[in-house]
Amino acid sequence: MNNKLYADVLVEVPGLFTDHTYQYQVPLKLVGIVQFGNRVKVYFGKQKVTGFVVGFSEKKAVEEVKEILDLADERPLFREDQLALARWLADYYFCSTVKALQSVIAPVLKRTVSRSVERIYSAVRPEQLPALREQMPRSPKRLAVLETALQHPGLRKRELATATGVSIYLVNQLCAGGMLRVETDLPTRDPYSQYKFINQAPVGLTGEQNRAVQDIAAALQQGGHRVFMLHGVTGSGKTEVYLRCIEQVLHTGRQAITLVPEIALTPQMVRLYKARFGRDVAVLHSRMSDGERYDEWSRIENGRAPVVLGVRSAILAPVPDPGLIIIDEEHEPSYKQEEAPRYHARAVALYRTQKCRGVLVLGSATPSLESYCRALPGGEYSLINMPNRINGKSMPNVQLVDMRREVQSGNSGIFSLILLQKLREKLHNKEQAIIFLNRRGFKTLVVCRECGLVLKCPRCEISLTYHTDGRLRCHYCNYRVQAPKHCPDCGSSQVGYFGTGTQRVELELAAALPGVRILRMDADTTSRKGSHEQILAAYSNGEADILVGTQMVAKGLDLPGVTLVGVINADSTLHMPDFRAGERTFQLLAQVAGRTGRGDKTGEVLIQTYTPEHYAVQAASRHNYLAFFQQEIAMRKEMGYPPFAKMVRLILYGRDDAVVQQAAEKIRAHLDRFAVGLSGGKIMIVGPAPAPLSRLKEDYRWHIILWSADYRQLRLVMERFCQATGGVAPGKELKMSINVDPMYIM
DNA sequence: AGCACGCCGACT
DNA sequence: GTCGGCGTGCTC
Repeated sequence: MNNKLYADVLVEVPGLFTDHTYQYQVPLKLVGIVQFGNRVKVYFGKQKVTGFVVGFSEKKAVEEVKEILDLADERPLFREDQLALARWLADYYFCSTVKALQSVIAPVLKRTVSRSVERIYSAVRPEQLPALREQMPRSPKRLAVLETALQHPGLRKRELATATGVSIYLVNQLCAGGMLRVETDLPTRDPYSQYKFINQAPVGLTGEQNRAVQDIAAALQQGGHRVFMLHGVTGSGKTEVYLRCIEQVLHTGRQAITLVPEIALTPQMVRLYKARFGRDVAVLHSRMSDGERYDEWSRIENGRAPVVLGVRSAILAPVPDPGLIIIDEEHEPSYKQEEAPRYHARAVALYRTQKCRGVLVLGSATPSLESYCRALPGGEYSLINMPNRINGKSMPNVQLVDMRREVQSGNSGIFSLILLQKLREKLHNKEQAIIFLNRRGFKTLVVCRECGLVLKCPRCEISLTYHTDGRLRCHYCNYRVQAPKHCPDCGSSQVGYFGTGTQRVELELAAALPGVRILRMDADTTSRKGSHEQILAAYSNGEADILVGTQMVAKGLDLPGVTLVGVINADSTLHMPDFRAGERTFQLLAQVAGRTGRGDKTGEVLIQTYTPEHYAVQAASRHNYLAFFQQEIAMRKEMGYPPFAKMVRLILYGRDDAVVQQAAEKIRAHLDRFAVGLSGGKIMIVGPAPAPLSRLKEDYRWHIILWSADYRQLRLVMERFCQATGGVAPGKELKMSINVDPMYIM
């Protein structure tokens, strides 16, 4: 008998950029046992590695074939459709199929072998608390821990400690003293077991909500692929629309995935879904343990959890037949993964709903230009507008403060006179305020403080940045020019370099407003796990008057006590060296404005800027998305930027600046050669230029950007390039990353 | 990633 | 003559 069986195996070798499968003979003992999707142990050269079985054949394609040594896991780890998804990811985002597959089944690969989990319960009954309080009046922290344990039974030690705001040491002590009971949990973990399923009486829908639900439900009934752009202002009740649509899709026997940005996946959000769908909900977020994530993953896989609520990576979940995918806040850049495979959840959602004839709903108050463009009349998406807030509340009043006038009238500080005055007013009325600034801006931005002029590259329309050699540089095309001493427009010598930090704001605020209580929230103060929540809790308890923070204070917060939001400098995002700077500024300002006026009193917003006439700032101040969209889209069209083009960004990085630059120049030459002789749309290639973050950690970074209205041609260039280089940059000490549809050019 | 093969300089 | 430098190229 010569009918031997061979398996096609994708080997897991880091650094091996190949979609090639290797044939291994299936040993007799494994015939009928090894299946598609199994992970197996094999020799690859002299090293023992694992690989994924992705096919079988009865003929061998090469002379020398080794045997599979053994199974790595008993059961198959993925289905055909998951491999197809991985292949699509690898193909579209230029990464290896193995890498993509590893991402697609990450929770399975990181699964812990039924590791038992310790859960903490109070050994004290609630009615014993008052007596204890008298017994140990000097231990308020201990009592607080007990209270938390009573309110939230079954937390982990660490969770209990952070939820109470004490150290884990204290929790351990209480366990040792017998006040807390430790239970070793069974392998089935339900991180949200404390949430009860409340079959809520459905709330009434507004007319707008009703229409949205009906449109989407009709599409779900029809069962074809459709995409809806749900453009609804903050507070227009999009979530209720999502919930109703999910109910609809469940009736058709299919499943639903809801994606929310990391910051929006709060316990409240989970509670909302749990209340409606109970155990049918699987939650996936990044702070779960590997074991918890795996448990949810299995419930999705075997169909027990038809409703998935999660962050970006949940789009890869093994939902058998997603009839509905919802992406809330679809414009959020966090939907783009910044490590390989560098996928955008929206693009994956599009692929998945196309493939299984499902409905995709993109919700946002400030849609991305890419999506809104397609939702215009005649586009592939259907637009649903929800322009009104459900409670009839009006949008807050936004006032622009022209900082050029402040400079002219002799105030060269961070705060305008009006902002200080308003802050004093709020303090006097015992109301709260948020001061927002964007530190992600570059110190190196050059602005004329008299007329507000920001120097831009004549070729790319991108802000020039200041370098220590005294020159200004374009980080797209490497255009260079001597930094002017006087403003080329108005001749003023008041040319400034920007970069104000939260710390400085905090200090100056304390100096300007004696006695004020300030909380600061930025990357420095929230590095510890749970500190983010702690700061917010303290602030909403009224422990501070002013919250000073970066990006993170802008998104998703619901603080009814806040009646004033001050934006220190809108220009720091507006003039970032990135073609999406205007879009992000508009989104950010719109978000920030949505943070106020959530309580009974109407809120107000003060935006300080040197360029109040800029359309992004103007439109944001009037809550006018359409006005912004029209101006921005005109600029994109003129420059040939996305959404009128597809973009690919290559980053070359390594320890030696000169080596990296040289390699980048070579690659550019390669690309030029691959681009010539193509019939079809023009391909733009710029760079190499130092990446805006030109030195990240130890590495020097150079980048090359390619874009074209004709994506087929662009792909062709990239395919040739990857084929020639194997996707790996030539030479050692040099690394390269490929980013398709990059969100940032930084 | 590893590990071979391979083609040039300085050593017992 | 050989040891070993690390530049290309392959691994079923």
